[in-house]
Amino acid sequence: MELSDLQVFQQVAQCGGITRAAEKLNRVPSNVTARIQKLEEELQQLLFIREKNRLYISSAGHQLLDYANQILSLADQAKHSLQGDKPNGTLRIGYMDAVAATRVVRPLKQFHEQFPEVSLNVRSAPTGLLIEHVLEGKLDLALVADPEQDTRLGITHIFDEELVVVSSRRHQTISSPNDLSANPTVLGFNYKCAYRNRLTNWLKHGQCVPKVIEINSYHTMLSCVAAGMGIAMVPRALLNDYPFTDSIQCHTLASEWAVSRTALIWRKGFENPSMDAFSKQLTA
Amino acid sequence: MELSDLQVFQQVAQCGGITRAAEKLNRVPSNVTARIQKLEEELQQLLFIREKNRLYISSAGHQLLDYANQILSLADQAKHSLQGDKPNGTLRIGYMDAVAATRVVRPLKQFHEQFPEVSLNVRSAPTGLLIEHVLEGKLDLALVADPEQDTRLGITHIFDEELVVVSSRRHQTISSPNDLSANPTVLGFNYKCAYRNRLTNWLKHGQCVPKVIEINSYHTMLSCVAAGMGIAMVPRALLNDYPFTDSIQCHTLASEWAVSRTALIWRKGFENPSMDAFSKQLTA
DNA sequence: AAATTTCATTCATAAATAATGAATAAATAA
DNA sequence: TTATTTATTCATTATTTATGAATGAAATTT
Repeated sequence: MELSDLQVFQQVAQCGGITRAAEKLNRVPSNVTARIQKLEEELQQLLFIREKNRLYISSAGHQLLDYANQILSLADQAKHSLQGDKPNGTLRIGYMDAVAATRVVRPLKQFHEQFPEVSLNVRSAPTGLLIEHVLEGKLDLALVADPEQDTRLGITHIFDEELVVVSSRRHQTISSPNDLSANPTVLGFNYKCAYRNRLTNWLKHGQCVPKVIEINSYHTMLSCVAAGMGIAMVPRALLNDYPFTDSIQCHTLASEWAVSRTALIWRKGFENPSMDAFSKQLTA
Repeated sequence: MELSDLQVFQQVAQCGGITRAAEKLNRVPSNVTARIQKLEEELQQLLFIREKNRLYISSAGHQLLDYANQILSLADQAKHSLQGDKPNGTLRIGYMDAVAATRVVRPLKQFHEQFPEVSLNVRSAPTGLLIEHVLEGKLDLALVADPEQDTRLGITHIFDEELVVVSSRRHQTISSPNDLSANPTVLGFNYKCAYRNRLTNWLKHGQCVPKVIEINSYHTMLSCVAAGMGIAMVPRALLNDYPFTDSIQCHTLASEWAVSRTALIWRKGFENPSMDAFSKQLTA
């Protein structure tokens, strides 16, 4: 049983005859006869009553017709939803925690208002993981920090993010790694986080060997910084949303270290209308 | 796009690879590759991301997989419901008005209790029309009066029905057509009704030429008989259910005219489990 | 580091399936 | 009666699909 068999059967049932169905299908009648007989053979059921060179749909035929209509309609939907140029289906988006609250909410809300028929599937993860997921097709789009050039990825720059080093109030001003001990304690997300790596690179560049404590929540991380547990690197924009700023000191970095470029990435060659629309939303 | 294509695709998506899918499907890997490529070509969408000799399902692939699952499940249902030996689907039953109230209700109710998953589609019509509908596949089963042998029909006798002639109270006793005028007025269903034809045949056999008034409702017909408008032929069993018996006279016929055989008919070669079950119900 | 295994793909060929057109037979319409 | 319509059969052609050997690239084992 194939879709084309069901299509032929549907047409015969609808037209009430082989000849008319054949005409509609641009086939020769003998071919239509053969396909009906093939179906009847396979299902072990007569789909039509043959009476005086006429066909009347049988009970079994009726039953099959119900299914055939549903199946063919679904197959049609599948084709249209895959080939159409209107956003549809599910859009899976990932982003760093760092931009979750500050940068993602608005475009997400606007996109959903404009395309309510698209189901959104959003999650946050560190940059490195997001890139892997995009490459493996587990995510359609991701907002990540400073992605490297990759022939497999499409990349568009969305905004610049100023990063600052934060410490407790009691800490001296930090303008270079020299202002820290040789083995400073660093609070950061896991090793696939771009900001954490930027911070450790900055320290290594200044001959420091950091000890890293992995904390996968900015809320917790800033509490720990406030308590003097160590330093961290976070977007300046993020600090507005957190209530610890009184007990936290913010240190501006030299410009070559301060600016992180946040980009939208996707797997090249796998674009679809939903992705295009969201991308447009972000860049507008 | 064919069902077998979707089946192959589904298996590849599920197994996460060409080789394993091919094994499950008892096909050779190159064939599986070819079918996936055919689908991708037809839909103009890459269904998998090829990365280091591995396949990862793409966004489009996910979308198609959703549809494929639905479509294949429906196709499976179709096959099972057509080939299974348990009553299912829709059962279309017709019967004469004459037996509607008296003989059909109980088995119908019992059948529905025993097989609630079968949707019943019942209607009443005169015997002649019922036979036509069964022959044309518009009805699965029908209860009709005295069907003629027909190689296309399956026929089982269900019960005998005693027919009586009814007239108004004031009419003289009727034991043969001679007790009536030469042109008696007859009240009957339409010309495809077996009982009406039996009455007119009985009259013609006795040299009467009846004038027929067509009334397609026993209720109305008996009211008219009570009012002295003419005579009619009805099952004796039917009279118990009508409130006019006081003003109606009942005339017993000679045995060769009195007994009508009610039979269940169906189109030969188009039996199915629902029909078998209902037939069993009736004969039990 | 080398050898082996795993995996998807390509390609030429074989096998299976489907489509065609002419012929037939039965029923209906002119 | 004679056309016409209809479904079907059958032989032939065309198309599609399946196979197996070969390739190349990556992962795993030795």
